[in-house]
Amino acid sequence: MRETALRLFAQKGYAAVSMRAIAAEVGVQAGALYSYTPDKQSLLFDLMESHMSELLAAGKDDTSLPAQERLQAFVAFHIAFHHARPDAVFIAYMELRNLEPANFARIEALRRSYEDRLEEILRAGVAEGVFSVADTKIATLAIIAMLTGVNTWFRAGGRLSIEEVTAQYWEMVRRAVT
Amino acid sequence: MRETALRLFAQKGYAAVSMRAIAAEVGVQAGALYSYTPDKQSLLFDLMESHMSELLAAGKDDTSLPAQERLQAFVAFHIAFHHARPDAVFIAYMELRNLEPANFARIEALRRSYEDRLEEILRAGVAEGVFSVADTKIATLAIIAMLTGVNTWFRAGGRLSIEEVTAQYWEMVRRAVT
DNA sequence: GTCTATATAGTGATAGAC
DNA sequence: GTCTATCACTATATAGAC
Repeated sequence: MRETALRLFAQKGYAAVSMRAIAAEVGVQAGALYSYTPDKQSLLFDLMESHMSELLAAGKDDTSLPAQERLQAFVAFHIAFHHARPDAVFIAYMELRNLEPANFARIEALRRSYEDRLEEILRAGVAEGVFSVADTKIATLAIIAMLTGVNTWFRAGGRLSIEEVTAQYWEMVRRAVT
Repeated sequence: MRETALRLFAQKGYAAVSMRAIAAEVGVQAGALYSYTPDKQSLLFDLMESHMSELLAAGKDDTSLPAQERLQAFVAFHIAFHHARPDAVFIAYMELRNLEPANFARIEALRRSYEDRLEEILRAGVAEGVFSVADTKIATLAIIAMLTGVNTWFRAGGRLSIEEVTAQYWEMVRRAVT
């Protein structure tokens, strides 16, 4: 049910997908879904919360390394992680407005926590004297927007491999903060 | 009706906004809206098409200037134009999947046309020898994603003015392609 | 654990009165 | 040009049979 809901929400949007549509894809009647989720809103929240928790759990940062290496690792991780779960990424960005206020606040807190990791790397680089960044918060948001944007156009089997794309984004990020 | 629909679609999403809800905000009954739009889908498409056409009409590019000046003008224009119409920008990016295939193709063509303008500037800069870009298409998409991202967090009256933000984004873009 | 059936409410769109 | 009334459908969620 969660896999199907993830796919359908990403394709058509939360509001445009009925519980009946999810049930039909799963191969059960709509009523059966309510044995696995109390309601549709909880289903959306669980999908988003799982995604953000995985993101925070998977992104490891070795603070003993030089900031430039930490930043390179962040860029590679961000692109790879998001590339592997396009549907979850799409939902996490597009369906925020369909969360009830309390659920929205929890997802936002997780997202801010992820942003803080990148900002900490940038601050470390500025302290080391290797990065030159006027405002680390702005640079953080700019870099994340740029990297997440890969998901909107990259398709496997195209002109470039994900590794080549990652190398080019890293080069742009490196220059932008150096 | 168009102003109200734009605001409500941006706030709640196309699928979550009923014609009755739009009518109530306008101050008429739902049936009256159908004197101004044949259906809800056309209303969405018209809003998106108007936005993209305005974007293409407003963004002027003086090809006689050096590429770096053209790029700086593009960055400033993109941020200013998008900053002035957050709802239309949001809809243009988020509601693409709610367009019927024929309408989707028309909006996509307009968007590609806008991207081509930036790529042309980057190619000119590479030809001049002032830009160093491994792949102009990737750099185009990366820059646009970064710039459009300003709309997701910038709020007037915050720590920084839109001019300061523009200056910092221009510095990051300039470094990334130089 | 899944089914059918249903309560209750809302949907886009149209017809025809005024 | 806007109204009321309505059609035909769909929505979420629940109750109770099996």
